[in-house]
Amino acid sequence: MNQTLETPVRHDTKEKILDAAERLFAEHGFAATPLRQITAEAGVNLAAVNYHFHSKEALLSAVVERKVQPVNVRRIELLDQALREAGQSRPALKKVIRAFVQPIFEAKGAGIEFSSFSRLMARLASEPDEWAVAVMSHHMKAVIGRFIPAFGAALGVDNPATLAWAAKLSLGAMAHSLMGLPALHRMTGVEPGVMDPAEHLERLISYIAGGMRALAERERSR
Amino acid sequence: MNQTLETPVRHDTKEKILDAAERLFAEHGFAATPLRQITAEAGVNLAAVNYHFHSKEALLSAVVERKVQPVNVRRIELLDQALREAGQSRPALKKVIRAFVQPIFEAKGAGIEFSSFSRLMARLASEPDEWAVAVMSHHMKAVIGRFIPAFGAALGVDNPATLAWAAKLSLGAMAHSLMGLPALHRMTGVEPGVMDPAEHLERLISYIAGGMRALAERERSR
DNA sequence: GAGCGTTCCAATCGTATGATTAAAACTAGC
DNA sequence: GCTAGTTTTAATCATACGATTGGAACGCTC
Repeated sequence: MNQTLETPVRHDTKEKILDAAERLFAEHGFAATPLRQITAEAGVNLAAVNYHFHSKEALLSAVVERKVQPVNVRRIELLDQALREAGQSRPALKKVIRAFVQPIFEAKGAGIEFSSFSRLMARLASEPDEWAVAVMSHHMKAVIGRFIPAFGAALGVDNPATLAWAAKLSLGAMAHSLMGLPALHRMTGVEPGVMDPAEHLERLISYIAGGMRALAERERSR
Repeated sequence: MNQTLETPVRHDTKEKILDAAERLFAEHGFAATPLRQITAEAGVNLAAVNYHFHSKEALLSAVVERKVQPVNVRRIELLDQALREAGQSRPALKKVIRAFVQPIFEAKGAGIEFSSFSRLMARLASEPDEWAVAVMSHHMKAVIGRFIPAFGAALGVDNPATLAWAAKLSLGAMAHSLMGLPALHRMTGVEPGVMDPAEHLERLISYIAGGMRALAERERSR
């Protein structure tokens, strides 16, 4: 009687693990999250993690892989569009930045508090340890490789070191932006007010564009 | 014969623990660093940690406290100087930013690779979890409280939310800047070349100033 | 040099961790 | 409805963790 019901009760164990892991890794970090907490939140057995994924680290990579792919596809889509619109002239800097940033905000679940996925990516981007760098570079290398030259074209800068720094500082601003304000509330006492995600996005783009232009300016006047 | 020798062999156990903890927390993070690794690197007994400090968390706080105080004193010093120079007019934005950032670069041990302390602070600033926010806000609240209004004056902005966001994004840029490039190398393949700390500092200040000015500009034209 | 507070150490406590196992439960295919 | 393959389960493994203990070593005062 409940065999071919409409509810997709199929193999949701894997998905439930991924969902719980995504949320908890984002909230508390990879090392600080025990597998038992993940399986408890997912309502599955502990051994399911090592059955479906091979290890805790592989689970992390699977969590990232599941959601980063569509975001990166959209990034390249918007980047190509910006480059196409520019034709032979310089691409618009803000459009290139937007191509990189906006798809994260479009990700499902980005409400008044940002999606766990965003915060997990921000966390990974802030992690200098080897395993995290490996995961990040594996999933982001191709996209970064497309964006760095685009930033160079938009800024009129070709010094690779300057572009790398511009990208690094911007990733930092983005990461902290995605991490949300609670940390800052505690330090400043400033209430964030209603956090409109669209406004959040525009502010971030403006900031990054301003910072990058200042770096390019500095590069030129030396 | 070795009683009142000139070498300060006194209670260096505490210092050795703090040094090792600082380096390892910065390198691998708080949760991922076992006390046993710290005591092994420090060459002291495991129990010494819980004797001199009460817990692992208290050790972290002590690590931060030891080095953040002189940096913050210097920050206020430079900030007051910038405000004094400005008199009744607007303080110079870059001088305010420099007052916040430069003392970190002056910290002992900031060579071609940045000091462990910088990287630990960067890590803590990127950590949204409650214990880290508590540690950060405890040690930074007073300083942040002085700098936010200064930024407002330098930018001609008085909206607290805008200022909080400007500070947050700038902290992100700074954090990633201090974390060093290795992560970016892996993704871009770009060699950083010789990393002159002075140049590093100037680049960071330029970027933050550009980003903040763009945010202020956006605030004004609405 | 006896007494006393401080610092250090080896050993151990109780618990939590990631991983593994063997058996049970489920899902097709015929 | 039996079988073969896939998925889930409870129980357990070996190890690592932070913390604690009782006593040894040290430094100081009288």
